[in-house]
Amino acid sequence: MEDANNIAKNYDPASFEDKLYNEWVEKGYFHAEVNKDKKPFTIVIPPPNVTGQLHMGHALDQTLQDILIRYKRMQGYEALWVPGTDHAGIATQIKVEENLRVNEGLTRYDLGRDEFLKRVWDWKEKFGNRIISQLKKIGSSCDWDRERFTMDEGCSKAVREVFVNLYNKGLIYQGSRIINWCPNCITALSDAEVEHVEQAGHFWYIKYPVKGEEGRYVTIATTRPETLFGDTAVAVNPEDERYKDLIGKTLLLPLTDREIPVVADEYVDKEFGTGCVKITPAHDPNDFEVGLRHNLEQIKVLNDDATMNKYAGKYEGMDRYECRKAMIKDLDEMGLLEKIEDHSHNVGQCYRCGTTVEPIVSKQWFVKMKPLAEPAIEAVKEGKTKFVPERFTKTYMNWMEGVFDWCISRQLWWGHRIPAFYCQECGKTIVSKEDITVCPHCGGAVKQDEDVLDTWFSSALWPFSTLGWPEKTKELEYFYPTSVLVTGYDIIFFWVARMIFSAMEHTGQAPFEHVFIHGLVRDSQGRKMSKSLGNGIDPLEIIEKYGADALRFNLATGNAPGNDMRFYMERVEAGRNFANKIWNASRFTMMNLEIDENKLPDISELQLEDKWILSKYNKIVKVVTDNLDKFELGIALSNLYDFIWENFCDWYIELVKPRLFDKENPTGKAAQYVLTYVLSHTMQLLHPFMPFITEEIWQHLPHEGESIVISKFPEYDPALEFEAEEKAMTLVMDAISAIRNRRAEMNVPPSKKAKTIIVTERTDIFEKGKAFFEKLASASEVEVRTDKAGIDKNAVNIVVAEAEIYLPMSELVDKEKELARLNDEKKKLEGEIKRVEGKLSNPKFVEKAPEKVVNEERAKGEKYRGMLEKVIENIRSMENL
RNA sequence: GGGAGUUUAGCUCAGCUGGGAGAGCGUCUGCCUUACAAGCAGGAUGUCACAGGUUCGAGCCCUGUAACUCCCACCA
Repeated sequence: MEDANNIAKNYDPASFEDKLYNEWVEKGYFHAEVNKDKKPFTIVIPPPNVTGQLHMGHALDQTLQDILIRYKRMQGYEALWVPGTDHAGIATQIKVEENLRVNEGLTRYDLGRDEFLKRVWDWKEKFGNRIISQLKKIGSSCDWDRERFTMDEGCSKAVREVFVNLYNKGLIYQGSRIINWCPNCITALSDAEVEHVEQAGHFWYIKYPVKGEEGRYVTIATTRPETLFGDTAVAVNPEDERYKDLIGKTLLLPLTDREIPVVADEYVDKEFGTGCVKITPAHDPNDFEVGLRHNLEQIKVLNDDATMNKYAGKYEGMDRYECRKAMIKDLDEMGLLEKIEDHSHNVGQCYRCGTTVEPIVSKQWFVKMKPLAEPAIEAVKEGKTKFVPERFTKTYMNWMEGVFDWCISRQLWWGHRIPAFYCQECGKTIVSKEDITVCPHCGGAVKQDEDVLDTWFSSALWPFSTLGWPEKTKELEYFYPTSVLVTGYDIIFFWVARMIFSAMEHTGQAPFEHVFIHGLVRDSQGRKMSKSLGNGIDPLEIIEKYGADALRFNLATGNAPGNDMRFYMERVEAGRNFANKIWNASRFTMMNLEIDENKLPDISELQLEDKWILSKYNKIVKVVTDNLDKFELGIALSNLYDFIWENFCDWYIELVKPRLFDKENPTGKAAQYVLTYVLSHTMQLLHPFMPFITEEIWQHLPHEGESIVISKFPEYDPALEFEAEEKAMTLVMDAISAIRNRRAEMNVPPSKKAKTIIVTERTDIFEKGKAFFEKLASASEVEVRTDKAGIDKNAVNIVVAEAEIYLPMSELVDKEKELARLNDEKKKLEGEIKRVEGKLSNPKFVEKAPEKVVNEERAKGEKYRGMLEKVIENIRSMENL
């Protein structure tokens, strides 16, 4: 190559990564469209969070999906990348709200709906675009179509279609229920959005006086005393002898002038607490049920921001915790506080902001889950959608089978507004696909519901709404159902499960064939990377320092699907070093190239080592392909790594050097061809994992085609099987290793060359390997023969399979040490032989073990017996000296 | 209270359907050998958590135990 000598000595990703990416985009390699000549491969992945910076979790998502998609594209599929929704995430709104509050001292209500939404849009645009440019840095082959993949138009239409359909089927209903309320985000949350955290708290034992019985009290234990103002009863177990006579009596609710009854309900556990439970139907899901059974009033005592309302009397306006403190003090002074106990319990927290959520009774929209879950369970049971790794099927099933109705309304402004209209005149509710202004029943004015839908409601439609559903578009027909969803296990409930049941309901098909689950990226101490801990590592910084390929290598290797991984800088360095290794192997290749086409020479021109590397390469093609097909990306990559570093670089390049350097050598050209062939094809195998460096190298090698991105993925080729040569070469390599080993043991520097005599029956093989011993085993000259007549008895002796090697360096041999070593080796071989013979003499082993295994054992036995014979011989002659 | 996962070299982890224990990093020894010191060659280090069982054969399958982790769950 003309510019081989100008290539940088070290791998420098900055010099080509951006350039290549732009070229790929410009040439349209990432674009996918309906193409009947090809099979579609569609991949769905979750969104990068538009409120911030690309983080390591996104980098992992992107890397894995990109590996799959590049691989499939090279195999001739029309590969489409469908990024998950980036649109309705309420995180965006919350960010903007925070911003408003902190910087301008305003709330969304001060701004009004239109102005507020405009701000959210601006924010989203700004960060959305930033994220897209960041994705490019890691080589993501996304063809992010902003027009097609945004919330407006198409998606809104799909959302409305779905909402109305479900409503008409009675699967969406509005009702008063206990929901989780986040007083910071000021919205309802679904069950999945609440995280339960173990917290140290207290049990407050409060005495409720019994009406008309001076001095008699009922003691209840509570963890949330401030809800007392919403109590409408106290319940006891009907079987509880202690309280039987209380049932039906009336209690005086402390701090208020209200009177509440004592009711009997099975729900109460006699063993727990005092056996008496205060019932607050408006603020506890269990109490809510009890309340329904006993027809109790629901009294809400909290405002939306978790301050107390008028029912709290003099505590009105106080924050819930302030109120708690004040009322406890008052109760104590009144002698109504019996005791306080420490108690740790699970407290629900908002998963976005961490605020303790309040269960509050509220009128919300719900999706009836049971009828939707059933087909979704079936779909997975029947294998229409398969989880990888399989164990996540169980996680999914457990959730699906025990799922409660889904609260879908959110008291936010950013998102898809609920398409329900309330008539101001007749009070009817109208759910409509189109906006309406007048009531179809009475003609009165209507008002649309203020709330928006849970972000996952629209996200659940992603696999088909992005393809044009509900229209029967050609994209939908061609790309749907999709092939793979790549995501972390933390999102199975939020998103995966909901996509599956939504797809089953609305399209009648499972949305994807495979769900490829990965683990979380943790820091080097195993902690979750998070902003608050400040232990997040910015992928962009890593890329800048080590290159995107090194980062991708790190993310793809050394961890099994579904398992968490720790992020180590040292591992990124290992990836960078690997890239550098490839870089230099390529540089070496190019420096020694006189050819300008990429093909294999005629088989008759191939030398032993050529056939060996081709055979090894061929096997790697199979290993990589098989493992990629099984989603075992890590195994595929680590095998490639070993092949490139050990077989190609450490052995093949070294073996072939003499032929390359000697311009007279008639086999030199063949070496160049093989070198080029194996290297460029290996780059293709590696391309899905490390797209940049492979393209850069591939372009510099003789090649056909425009880009490695659109080149054809290598296939296993039976013509490249050279079993015999592989075995022969292995004998030579083992012999070389044995010599190196002995020399190192004796501290002989490589510069000290020695004559090497190889005594073997297989002269055919070792004759061919002569040159290798000179180059790789510090041989000054090599002699291959069948007898050992006339060899110095003092020579350094090495016994290997099929050969005995002598190095006439008698001055280095210490007779005592040598004898000890030989006896050691004898012992080892005897041990091996004993083990093998033990196996073979066991008739059950011979009878039951597969033939292949038995034969292997026999071959080993023979090999060791041959070696042992020689070692014993050597011991004798050494002793006779 | 349910469910899942983990336990393998000093550290972090691979080890696919059972057939002689692996990688990266670290460590030790020797090498600037004309692609690469981000490198080369050679070493050392393991009762594969524990106890049973199945099998000709178990890191892998079965049973039990222990420790740790995660998810789910409306016990005040």
